[in-house]
Amino acid sequence: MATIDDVAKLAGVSIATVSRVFNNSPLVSEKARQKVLKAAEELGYKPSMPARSLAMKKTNTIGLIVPDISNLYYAEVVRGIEDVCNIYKYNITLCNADNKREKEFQYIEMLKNRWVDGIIFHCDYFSKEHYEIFENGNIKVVLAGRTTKFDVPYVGIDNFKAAYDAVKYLISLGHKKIGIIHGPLDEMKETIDSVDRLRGYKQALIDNGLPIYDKFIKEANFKYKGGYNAAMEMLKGEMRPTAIFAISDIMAMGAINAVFDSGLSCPEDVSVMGFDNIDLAEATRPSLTTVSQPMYEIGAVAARMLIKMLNGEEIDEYQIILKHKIVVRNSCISPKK
Amino acid sequence: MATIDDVAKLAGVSIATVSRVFNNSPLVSEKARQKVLKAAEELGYKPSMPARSLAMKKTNTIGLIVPDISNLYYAEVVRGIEDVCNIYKYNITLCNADNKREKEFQYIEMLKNRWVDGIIFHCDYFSKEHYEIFENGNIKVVLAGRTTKFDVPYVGIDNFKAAYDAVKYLISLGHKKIGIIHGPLDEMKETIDSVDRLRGYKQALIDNGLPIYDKFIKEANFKYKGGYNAAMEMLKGEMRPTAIFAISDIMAMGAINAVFDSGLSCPEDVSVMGFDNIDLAEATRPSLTTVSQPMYEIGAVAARMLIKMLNGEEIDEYQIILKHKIVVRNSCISPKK
DNA sequence: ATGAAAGCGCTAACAG
DNA sequence: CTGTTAGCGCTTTCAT
Repeated sequence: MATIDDVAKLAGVSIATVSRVFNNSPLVSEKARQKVLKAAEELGYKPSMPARSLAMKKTNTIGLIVPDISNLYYAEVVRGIEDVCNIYKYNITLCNADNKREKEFQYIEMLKNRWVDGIIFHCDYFSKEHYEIFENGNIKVVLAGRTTKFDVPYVGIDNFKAAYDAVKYLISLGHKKIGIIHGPLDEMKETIDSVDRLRGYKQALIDNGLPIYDKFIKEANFKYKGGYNAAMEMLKGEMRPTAIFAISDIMAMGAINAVFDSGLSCPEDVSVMGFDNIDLAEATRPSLTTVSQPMYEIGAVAARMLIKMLNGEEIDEYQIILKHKIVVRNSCISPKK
Repeated sequence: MATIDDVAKLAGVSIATVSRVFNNSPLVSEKARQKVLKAAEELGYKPSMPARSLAMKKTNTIGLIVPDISNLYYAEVVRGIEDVCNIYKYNITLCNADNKREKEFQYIEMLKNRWVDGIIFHCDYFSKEHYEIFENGNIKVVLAGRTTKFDVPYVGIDNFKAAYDAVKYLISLGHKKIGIIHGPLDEMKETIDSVDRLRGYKQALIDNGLPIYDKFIKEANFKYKGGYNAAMEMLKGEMRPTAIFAISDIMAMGAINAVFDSGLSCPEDVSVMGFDNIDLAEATRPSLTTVSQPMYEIGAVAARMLIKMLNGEEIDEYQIILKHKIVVRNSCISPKK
C-alpha cells in the first residue's frame, strides 16, 4: 500500500502538503492540490486510518454493545444506528454481550483499548457498576432502549406508561380479567422493562378499580415457547382471563396459539395484546394488536446524540423518551357478555 | 490514559520490556515481569490498539458487509460470526450495504483503509467486479451464504439441490400441481439464491415427469406481504396448485394466510413449504414444513475459515457447502384425491 | 535478559 | 502557501 511519503515524493511536495490536501485544508494552492491528487490517484493512495487515529487520538469508530443481534428488536435498533453512523462517516464495532455482566465489562474494556470515540450501550439493567465504569473510564456513552436513574444520556420509551396504556385500552374494551406475561424481573429493580411494564399493568388495574390476581401474572423468557406455556397455564381451569397482555410480540404469538390449543378462540374468547410491533405482528392470525415501540428510531436518535456529543455540539436533551403507541389490529375485541 | 512510557518509568524498566511482557515474550525475567505487571495494574494501563495496529500492520478486526442486519437471516449469520470472532479475539466492523453495489464498493474501500485483516462478505450476487476488487486490492475475503464460480473462498449451501429436495418431497407426498414463490432473479445469473432455487424446482418437476406451468411461478420480494400477494394470485381461478413452495419462511407465512383468505385451508387444500427454518417457523399455524438452512453455522464456519487464513494456517477446503435439510412440520400433507 | 533506537503512517505546530 | 520536525504509542531489530 502506498503511503503518504510515496505520494509526496511523486507529487514533488512535502508530506505536510499531502496531509493538508486530504484533510481539506484551505492552506494549499490549487496547483499543489492537483499534483497531490494526481499522484494519489496514480498510486491508489488512501490515508491509513490506524495511523491517522494514532496521530489524532480519534478513531471515528463507535462501539456497539447489544445483548444479542439475532434478536429482532436489537437488529432493528442497530440498523437505525448504522444508518446514521454511515451518514456521519462513523464506523461501528459490534459486540454481543448476552446481558452477561462479565461479557459487558470485558467488551467495554476492549472498546476502550481500541480508542473508540464512544459507545452505544444496550442491556437489560443499567447498574451502578455500569455507571461507574463509564464514569471512571471517562467513556462517552449513550444508553439505547433503556432509561436509568443515573446521570447518563439515554434514549428509550416510558415502559410504565406504555404498559399502562395497553391495559387501559383493554379495560376500555370492557375487559375485567386481564392477564400479563412478563419477562424476568431481576429483583424488581426499576428501569427494567419487565418490572416497569408490570408496574404499569398493576397501576392501570388499580386506577380502574379492578382486582389483581396472582394467577393472571406469569413470567416467561421473551421467547415464543415461553409465551405459549405461560398462556397455557393461565388458561387452565375455571378462572381465566378474557384478555392477555404479553410484553413482547413473540410471546404474544405464543399466547395466541395457546388460546387456540386450549380449545378457545382468539379474539372471541380471549384477546391477546403484544408489545414491540415487529414486522410480523401483522402476519399472525388474528393480526396482533400491540404497543408499538420505535426501534429504528431509538437507534437513530441514540447515534445522532452520541455523534453530537463527540463533536462537542450543544445538546438540549440528554435523556430522551420516545413515544410509544397502541397499534390496533384484530387480536383484541370486547369480551363476550 | 497511561502509556507504555508511564509503565516503563514506574516499573523502572525500558519500554521494550513492558512491550515484551504484554506480548507474552519468554525473554523476560520473572522479576521484571512482576514489576511491569504491578506498575501496569497501578496505572490501569492497557496497550493501545491503534498504536499496536500501526506498528504491527494488523488490526485484529474483521470487516463484515451484509445487505441488512435487520433481516433475521443475516442477524443469525452475524451472530455466528461474532461468536467465533470473540473466541479468537477479533473484532467486527459492521456495514449494511443493502445489496447496492455502490455501497458495497464504498464499504470495501473504507474497510481497506482501516486495515481490517479480512472481510466476510454477503451479497445477493458475487460479480466479476467484486472479484476483481478483492483480488486487486489484495484483500482477504470469504463469502458467506453464497457460492460463486470465481476463485474465492466461500461457505454456503447448495440452493439448487435444496429446492430440488423440497419439491421432491412435495411430489413424494403426491402433489402434482406445485407452485413456487421466488425472489428477484436479476437476469437469471447463477449462484443467485432465487435463480438456483427456481432451477431446482423446475428440474425436480421435469425429473418426475410433471409439467411446468407459468401460472405457478411467481416472483416476490422476500417479504411477508410479497409472499401473501403472490400466493393470492396463484390461488385465483380454477387452476390452482395443491402445494406452494415459498423460498423463504417469511414469504411462506404470507402464503399460508393467503390460502386462508382465499377461502381454502392449509394444509388440507393447499400445502405450503418454506425455506430457512427461522425460529418462528414453528409458531405459525399450521407450523411450517421448511428447508432448514444452517444460518448460525454459515457464519461460524466462514469466520473460522477467515481467521485460519489470517493466521496462515493450512486449509483443506476453501469452498464449503453446508448441508440443508427438510424439517417436516404440519403445513404439508398429501393432497386430497 | 534488557535497553536504545529506528520505524509504522499520519497530524500539527512552527518557521519561513 | 509550504516544508521541517516532533510526536502519537507501540513493536522490533540490534547491540550488549
